[in-house]
Amino acid sequence: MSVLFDMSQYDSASIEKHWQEMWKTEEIYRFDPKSDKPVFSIDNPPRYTSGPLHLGHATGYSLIDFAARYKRMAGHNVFFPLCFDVNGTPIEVKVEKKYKITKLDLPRQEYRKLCSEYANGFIDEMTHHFEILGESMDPSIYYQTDAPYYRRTTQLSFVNLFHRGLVYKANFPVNWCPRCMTALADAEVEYKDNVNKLNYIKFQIAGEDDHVLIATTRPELLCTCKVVAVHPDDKEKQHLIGKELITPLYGRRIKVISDPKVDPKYGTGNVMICTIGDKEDLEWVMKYHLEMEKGIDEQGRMTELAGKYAGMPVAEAREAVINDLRDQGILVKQEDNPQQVSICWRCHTPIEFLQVPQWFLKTLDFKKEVLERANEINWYPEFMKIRLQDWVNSLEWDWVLSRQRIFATPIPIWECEDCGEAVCATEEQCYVDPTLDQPPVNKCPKCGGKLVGCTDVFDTWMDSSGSALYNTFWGRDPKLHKKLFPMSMRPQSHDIIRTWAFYSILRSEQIEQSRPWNDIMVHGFIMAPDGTPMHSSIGNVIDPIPIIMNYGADALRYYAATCSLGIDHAFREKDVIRGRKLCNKVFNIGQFTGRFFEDLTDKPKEYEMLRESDKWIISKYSQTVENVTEYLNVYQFDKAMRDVENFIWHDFADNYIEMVKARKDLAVKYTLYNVFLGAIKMLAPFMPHIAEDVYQEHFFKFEKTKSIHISEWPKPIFIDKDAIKVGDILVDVLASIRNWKSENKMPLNAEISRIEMVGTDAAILEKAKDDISETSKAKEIVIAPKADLTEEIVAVKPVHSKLGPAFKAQAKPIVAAIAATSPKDIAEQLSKGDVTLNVNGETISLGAEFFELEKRLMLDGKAVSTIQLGNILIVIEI
RNA sequence: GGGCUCAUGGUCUAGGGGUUAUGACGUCGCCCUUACAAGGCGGAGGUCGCCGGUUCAAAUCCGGCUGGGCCCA
Repeated sequence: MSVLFDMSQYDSASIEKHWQEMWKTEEIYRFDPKSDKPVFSIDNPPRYTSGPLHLGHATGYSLIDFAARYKRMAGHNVFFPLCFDVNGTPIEVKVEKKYKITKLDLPRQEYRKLCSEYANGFIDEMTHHFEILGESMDPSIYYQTDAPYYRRTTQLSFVNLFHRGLVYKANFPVNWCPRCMTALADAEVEYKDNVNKLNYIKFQIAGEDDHVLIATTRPELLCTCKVVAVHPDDKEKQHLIGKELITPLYGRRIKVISDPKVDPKYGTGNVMICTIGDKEDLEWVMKYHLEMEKGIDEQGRMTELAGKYAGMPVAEAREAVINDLRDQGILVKQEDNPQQVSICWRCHTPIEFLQVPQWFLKTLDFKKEVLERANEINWYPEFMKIRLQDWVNSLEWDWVLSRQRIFATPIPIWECEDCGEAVCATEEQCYVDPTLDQPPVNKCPKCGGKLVGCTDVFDTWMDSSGSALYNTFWGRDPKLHKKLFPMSMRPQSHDIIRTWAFYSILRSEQIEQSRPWNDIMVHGFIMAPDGTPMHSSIGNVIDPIPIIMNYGADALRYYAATCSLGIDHAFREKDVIRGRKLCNKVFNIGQFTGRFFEDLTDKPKEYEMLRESDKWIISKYSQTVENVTEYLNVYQFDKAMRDVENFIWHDFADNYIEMVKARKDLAVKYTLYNVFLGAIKMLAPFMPHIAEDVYQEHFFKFEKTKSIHISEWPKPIFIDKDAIKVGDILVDVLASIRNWKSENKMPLNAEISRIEMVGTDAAILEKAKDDISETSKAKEIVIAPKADLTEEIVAVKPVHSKLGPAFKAQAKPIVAAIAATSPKDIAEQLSKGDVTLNVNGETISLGAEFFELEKRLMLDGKAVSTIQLGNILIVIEI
């Protein structure tokens, strides 16, 4: 098969590129801040600049683009920014790996520059990827999160929160590498299997001559032991709850509490909670408001709290503690304990959980407000709101805003060396870098001490969660902000509900006492074809670029459209293939219908002499427009796409076009023009390239609008219920004649001398006689409401949906009784009245409504073939 | 471990109390028909994950189990 050059084939590669260039030069997607049209604004996820596009991005951004393109056509002034997220740890890690450095190796500014250069190096390519995907993002409202103009918004909102007393400083643990002397993000922590010792230690019960056994892997943390917990259902330990224990070596009195998080099977079922050893400790510390004590310092040595062990490195201290416990007879036994140790990704040193001063934003005080705002937002799908609610309700501590990192927005604060007083930047100063710039006052306003710039930066969610503020010109243009805020819609994936969605709602509440957006649309993940997650370490990552090259962006977007919101989807190449086929189909429908418009000088005017078949397809089309519009309004792209595809491929191409091939009249031109134009408009948000191509080729000369993507969204023309009824039967009649020809090994265009349609329902086909004769090539069409027919009942079926409600529990035996009676018998009874049945010794009388009769109409004495179609008998005379 | 969620022909999916369970891909058969063989027509292929419950009636509602996915600062 030659595919080198074929006019009947849609060539995605060259055609897509052509229209992408046109869209760009004509600025089709431009947001107009001065327009009076209703705004539809999208809080687009800024693409993270750490590497190439992957399939999940391609799908996610396609879903957003469907909404953007639909709303643009539906008359909105669409705000859909091209944007990038250039911040944070992953970039720092990549830069450190690339240059084989650590952030301590060079000055902050140089380190920042390397990160910035690295991340910005991807932006051109990423922008290009968006273009070849057919994304309709607007570069005139471009932003990237590392730019001073963006960071200014983050800092401005912080200044606001600071002055309102919502920001405070307190100790909080971080992952700390004692060798690199640096805080680590969770992403920088690696794990390694290890076997250490679980030590069983006696704790004296206060005031009793008894003890309890506690199993711990970290005996050196005894100095910060705050409480011991048991499981509330652990019967043997009930008597301990509320009592006090004495810690060995340190002689401190601590309480025994009960907590359902305790695993009663691990060790002794008694857990020693220290401040702090690991993440589990942290949860308990926060839940029970335990005072945090620092047992280990930045160098990984024990602090003064450890008494005689102070100054020892952790491992050494552990040995010493164990030896002392053993000498005193407090250590009962030791056993091997396999566990995972957290280690530094860079030097593989075991990390410590270390308390350092951090900046907090008050969050717990806003739980109620956040939940109320969440209720004001429309969630698609609805159940995603539950995840947010569960998260908010489970919050135990405020948001830790600060990070001990470099490549992020600086916290605009200076602190007094002597008294610790914090001086916040003024609004006018922002954007400001306190490690470079001067504070707003020369010395500490409290004690006159020296002010030093804060070296901490913000958690990147502090930047990200301000996107709705930034996008709506908050702090820059109050008039525009009023017009644009809250935004129309936030699109995102389900993994970041508790981060991006939550923090965004929190920020809008705190700054604007408002929800950030009206709608939130949450999509799932794209999995490998086998349904497992894609990971570069497994090697099952699929690169979308070759898929676009092979099948076209529209084909990939078609796949994206099949991915319903909210749930994860395995990648299905066959859906991409189906998408490519649909492109080809639409292209060829264009080739065909275009012939009907060749001699037109203007678009076909409304025409009254429509045939039933024309009214049928127009009605079907109008129904499709209604349904698709409704689906798109609630972001149900999969359902909308399915309806568009079914309409174009089956109703329009397979059925209507097959019917009109012989016609040249004005009615068919009017119908083809309007229905097909509307159909490709409905296709345009999903498959923008093929839709544009067909539009430009066949409609532009009449429509004049320079792109289909800024043309008007179609409206229903009319829905004629009678025409639908006739048309549906007509389609069935034609299909059965087609099948009959096929079964009889006749070519489809073989002529038939006479077709007679007999039966009570046949009369409505009177209006469709021409369509039947033209399509089936029959010379004569006869419609006979009554003919010399005999009617035979071949089967009787009970109508369950009527029997059930009427007879309840009796329905089952009745159905059995019907099955046991011959169809002929039932038919005979029905012809006289009700049917009487014996059901378990009881006589039951049933009306005709409880039966569905399958009849066969017979025409005697004719050498013809017959097709039974419902109540219509089609008699074919060759 | 907790919350949310998913499980439907070989593969992937739609449907969310009541006709014969939707469609795609694959597969088998037939067909060059005034666009499209990357097309059309037809067939085969399913105990709707498992076990209970509610109901006259469950793929659909409820509970449990098994197995996936995301999140748990």
